[in-house]
Amino acid sequence: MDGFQRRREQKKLDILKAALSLFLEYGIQKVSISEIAKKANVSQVTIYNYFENKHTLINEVMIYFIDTAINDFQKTVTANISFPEKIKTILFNKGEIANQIHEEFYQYLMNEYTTEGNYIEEIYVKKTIPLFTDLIKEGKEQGYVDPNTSDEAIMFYIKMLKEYIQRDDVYSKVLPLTEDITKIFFYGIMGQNIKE
Amino acid sequence: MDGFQRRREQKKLDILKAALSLFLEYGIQKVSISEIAKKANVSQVTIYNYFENKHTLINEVMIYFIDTAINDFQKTVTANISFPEKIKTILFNKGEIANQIHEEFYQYLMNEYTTEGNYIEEIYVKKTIPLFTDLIKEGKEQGYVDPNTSDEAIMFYIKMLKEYIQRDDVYSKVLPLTEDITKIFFYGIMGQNIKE
Amino acid sequence: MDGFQRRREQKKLDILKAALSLFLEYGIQKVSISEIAKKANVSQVTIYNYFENKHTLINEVMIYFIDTAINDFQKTVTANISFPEKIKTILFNKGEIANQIHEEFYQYLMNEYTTEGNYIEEIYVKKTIPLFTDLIKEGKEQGYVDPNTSDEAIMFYIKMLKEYIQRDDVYSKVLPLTEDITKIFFYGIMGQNIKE
Amino acid sequence: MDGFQRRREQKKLDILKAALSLFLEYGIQKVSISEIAKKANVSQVTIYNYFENKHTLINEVMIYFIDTAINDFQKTVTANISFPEKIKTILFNKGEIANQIHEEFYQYLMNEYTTEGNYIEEIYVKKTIPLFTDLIKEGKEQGYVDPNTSDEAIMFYIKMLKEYIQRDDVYSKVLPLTEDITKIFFYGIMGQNIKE
DNA sequence: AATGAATGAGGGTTCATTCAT
DNA sequence: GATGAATGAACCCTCATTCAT
Repeated sequence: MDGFQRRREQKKLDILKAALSLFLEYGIQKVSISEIAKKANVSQVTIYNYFENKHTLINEVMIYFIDTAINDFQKTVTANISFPEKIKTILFNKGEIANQIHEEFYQYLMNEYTTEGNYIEEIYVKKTIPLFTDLIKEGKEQGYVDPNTSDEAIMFYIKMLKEYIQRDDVYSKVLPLTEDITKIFFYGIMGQNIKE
Repeated sequence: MDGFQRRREQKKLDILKAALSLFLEYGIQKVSISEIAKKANVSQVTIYNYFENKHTLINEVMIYFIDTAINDFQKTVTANISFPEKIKTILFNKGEIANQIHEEFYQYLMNEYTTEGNYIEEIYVKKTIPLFTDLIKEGKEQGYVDPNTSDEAIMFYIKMLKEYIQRDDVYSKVLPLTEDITKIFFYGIMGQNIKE
Repeated sequence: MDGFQRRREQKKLDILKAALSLFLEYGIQKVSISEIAKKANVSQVTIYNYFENKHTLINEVMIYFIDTAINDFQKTVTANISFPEKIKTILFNKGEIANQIHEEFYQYLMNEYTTEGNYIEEIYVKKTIPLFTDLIKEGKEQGYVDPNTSDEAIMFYIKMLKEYIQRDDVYSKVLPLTEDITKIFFYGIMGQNIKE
Repeated sequence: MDGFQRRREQKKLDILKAALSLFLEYGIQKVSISEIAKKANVSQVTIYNYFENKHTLINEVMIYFIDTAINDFQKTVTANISFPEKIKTILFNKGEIANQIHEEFYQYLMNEYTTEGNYIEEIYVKKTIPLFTDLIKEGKEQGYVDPNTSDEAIMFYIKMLKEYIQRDDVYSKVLPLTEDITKIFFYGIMGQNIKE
């Protein structure tokens, strides 16, 4: 890639980052092209030189976001720490980007892209499912996960907890409950006392 | 309340219902005053006669929605069914209004709610916390809930599951997992097998 | 029609007239909604309250124009004057509206509306063809038109001459040639000399 | 002209051709500099290196077009065919370039032409008037044209017919009427019957 | 009290043109 | 001389809100 190309890519990245940060904070509909332009220090038209229209821009922001988020996730899954520590990290550690997701952004991501046959669906299935599968396999092997429970249900649980906990309006309220929530995740609301 | 008053209240209710139904389906930003007016069979100005501006209208819609949702919840909590059945109902039965909440609506609700010191938080705390407390107490008394786990954590768990499951993009995918998810909720990911 | 309706119709007419006059002078594409609004002394949005979008506005302007132009034409055809005088009037007298048609306007009219099955095509066929037929019949009966020549060809000739002569860039140049052109129309380029 | 000059001229011609073909198809206002650049395989800025601005470009395209069209016309006028055949060819044969002129292009051409004192009018007067004069002279000498009718009127008639017939929306409808129209052109609407 | 009419502000988008390399 | 990148101005259109009746 020559200098021209590199500078072009850099500017495109600037716009993507500006857009993402605004989307995450205010949602998508509330953010105007003009605001993104201002934040990225370019003119509105420059944005249109890089992205066909707002929809395309949103799309590429999504992809950029997903890629980064998956990277975060992968690091945790392959880290050299115990299974419960991985779970805690996934649930309670905010990734660099994944923190402060504006709900509308999240919703857009999900709604627009559960439509099958697009890059986001594709990359998500291709990359996260295997990571989850590995993680759960590890959990089952080490006796942390009931082998009779389907992987799907476990995945659903982890994803739900992760997303919910990391919501802006939830995170702070949940931190004091970290231990209890982890306990419920592993032992259920009945707890271990019923064993004896 | 005289006839005038009653008719006035009825019209206000019409507007609220129209607005709510549109908000739930399309989100808040996408719904214009003009559309609400059309659906409620009144002029736009009439809406302004009853509500100061769009923000006020949204707020009152929220309150109306919360009231209705809490009623649904109360019915379930005080119903004459077993504790696990109550939990399943809460988690998987869509309430009459609470089904198909457009995410943006939900997010708006939460944002308003988290801003402390407003009616929505007030009413929520006043009315749902006691219901949750009763429910959890019942669960603990009947041995379904570990007495060592804090009520807050249990509440968090129930709310999270309820909200997440009833999301439009989640509900259908989760239905086949009903049993597994309920199992995890009660016994955790470790399951009962570890007891023996 | 009550007062409200009447005022509404009047304002709509104001907008139509403003738009028409601008379209005729500058063409359609060059005229912005904002300019029409200024000329009609209303805000841009008011125009949108009366017409769905620019396309619809153009459409209604066309219809308004056609209606008026056909009225002009009908008056001439049914007037109490001789056949040659009718022809001269049609060819050289500018109707109140039909003068100074900007070519782009005319082209739009024709291109957009030779698409069959719309109001303009419909009204045109329904109203002008009979008028033309009457006119030509009169000409044939009075010996001014060769009965062996098809009505279509005569119609084509009259329309062509009328449209061409009344073009802005042509009219003034053609006026001094009125007699010659009329002569050619009746006797052809060979003239009467061939008779002897 | 050295190699540099020649290549420069070639590139300029490429741009002119690209612009002309787009103008003829879509009209002038609808065609953007960017589209012309794409079609001519040059950058937008290159166009500005050759032509001051869009207006200048349009003007030079006009001149290029006029030149070509006049060449076509000259070929017909000096061809070795009879006078009536020349007339028919002029009226009904579409020249290579002159066919399918987008009306807006034509109108622009005329507007520019009528604005006195510009190259387009100059070239037109200088080159076509003599050709027309020759043609009409030939017609008069051979008895096809009434010598008492002014050349101006004849010219007007021919130009009108040519332009009108070759309009996109007219041409196909007129073809079946070729004989009748030619007849009217030569003998007028009264036809030959008046001779007897 | 209720409404039809009207609007200022702003949004996405396009285009002719200029800047910088 | 040629180009990719950048932009100010303008356009069509929508919306929450106010005016006038």
